[in-house]
Amino acid sequence: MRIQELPQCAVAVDLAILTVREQALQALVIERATPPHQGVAALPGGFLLAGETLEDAAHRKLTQETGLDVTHLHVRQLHAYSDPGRDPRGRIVSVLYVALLPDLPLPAAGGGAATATWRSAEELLAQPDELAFDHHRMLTDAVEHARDSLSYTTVATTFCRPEFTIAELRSVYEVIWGARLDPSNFHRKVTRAEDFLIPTGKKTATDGGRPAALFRAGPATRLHPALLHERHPRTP
Amino acid sequence: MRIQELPQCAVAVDLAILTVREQALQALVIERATPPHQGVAALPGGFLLAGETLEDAAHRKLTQETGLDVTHLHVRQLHAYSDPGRDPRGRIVSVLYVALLPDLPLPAAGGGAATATWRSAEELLAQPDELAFDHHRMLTDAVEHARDSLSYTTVATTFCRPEFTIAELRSVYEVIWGARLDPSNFHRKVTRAEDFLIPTGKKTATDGGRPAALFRAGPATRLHPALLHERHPRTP
DNA sequence: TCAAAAGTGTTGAACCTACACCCATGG
DNA sequence: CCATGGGTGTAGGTTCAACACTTTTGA
Repeated sequence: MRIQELPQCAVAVDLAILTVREQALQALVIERATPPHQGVAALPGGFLLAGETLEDAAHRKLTQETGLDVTHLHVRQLHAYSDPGRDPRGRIVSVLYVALLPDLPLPAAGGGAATATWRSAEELLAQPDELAFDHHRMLTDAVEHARDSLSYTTVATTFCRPEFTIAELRSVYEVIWGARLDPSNFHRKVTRAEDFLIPTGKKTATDGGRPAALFRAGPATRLHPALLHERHPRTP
Repeated sequence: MRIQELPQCAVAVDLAILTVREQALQALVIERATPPHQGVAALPGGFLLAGETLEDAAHRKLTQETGLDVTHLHVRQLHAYSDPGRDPRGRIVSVLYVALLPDLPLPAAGGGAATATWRSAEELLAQPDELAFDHHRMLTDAVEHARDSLSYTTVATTFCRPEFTIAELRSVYEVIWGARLDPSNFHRKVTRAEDFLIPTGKKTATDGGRPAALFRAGPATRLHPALLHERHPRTP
């Protein structure tokens, strides 16, 4: 079989760019400027160009949309979507990447991304028709992946700024899991997990309360032991 | 941007078909009949056809190679590989699927698959140049996925025949993890995990020893609590 | 009766949840 | 001084690895 005879198709990447803002897991969505689905909200994405890997393309789009330095972010390929009818323009296979970001002001997003806005993931998922194409399914998969990853990996730190307190880290877990965690037990678990957190020796300027120690993310990627999804009974 | 202007490329699926045979994790490999890499071992694969999803294509190839009824097997998309130089024929993005099979005689594999043979995954991984294209990396990822999945999911049962003993199930774990497990503790853990194993009431005809109870796979897909990678000290 | 494999009981260590309590700061 | 949030101690329960022990078969 010669390659010229094969059904050709376009390959795209789409990005689920997630952060924790305003006590919620939020996703960066754009408003589509052109048909199909003109004016509809969608995950940022673009086509794979010649000579580029999928990861290159994901990084390129992520830089375009956020203006951030991509090298220190968590960007991970999740799944390829291939339903023949998923895009009315023709046969397009799209590969979803998930990017996890701290809550930073996005430096003047370049490209055609002027309309990029943060939206609550929970709200978007509650409206199955609000996102274009099969992006609702993509976001569902991305959020589920983020939720699971918190238990077994150290990715929660990628939602935090370079130096953070344990309470900030706990807030990431609480927001993404939708559960309150016992502050004291959480503190012990994460400080005991090897290579997860590195103390900087510094402390926060406090606003009413004992100042908190600041930590940086450690070299570990897997979490031992895993953090379980304990639900705290003192929840209001 | 019109789709006609986009860089087109071919999309393929490759299959890591894994089973436990002869006390080893083995993968089904074919000998390539045509260039490139003619005569070299490779994972089975093929191109995505018009109107087909990636999953359709993976099922089609799996049926071709094994002749088995695909509906009861564990087939899961793992990763898309996109290095521009990965195939000398041109730009081909390939999506890897992992299939986990019990050790069954393969009913007369049809298609061009006459040369399909089982090979030890460990041996293949020890020879980074033995597999064509980037299939060594694919197999590495597939084996790592299988290993991790055993801890957190019930996929181990897909390596077993429809009815199996706990010792057979344990052997799956021991072979894939490369570690001996304590038979008594293993027995308790898997029988206690909810919806993992369903007793059939039947017992094996024994060959020197107490007959073992036979089980079927239960409806659970996640394993609670997870099986840890405990290394047994009585290892020879 | 012995060997072999299945399966159960038990013990001490590790860990976890819940909560009491102490610490450090601002007002 | 008190309020607020950070952080530690600890008791009681659960789980787990390790291994002794019982059960059920074939030879």
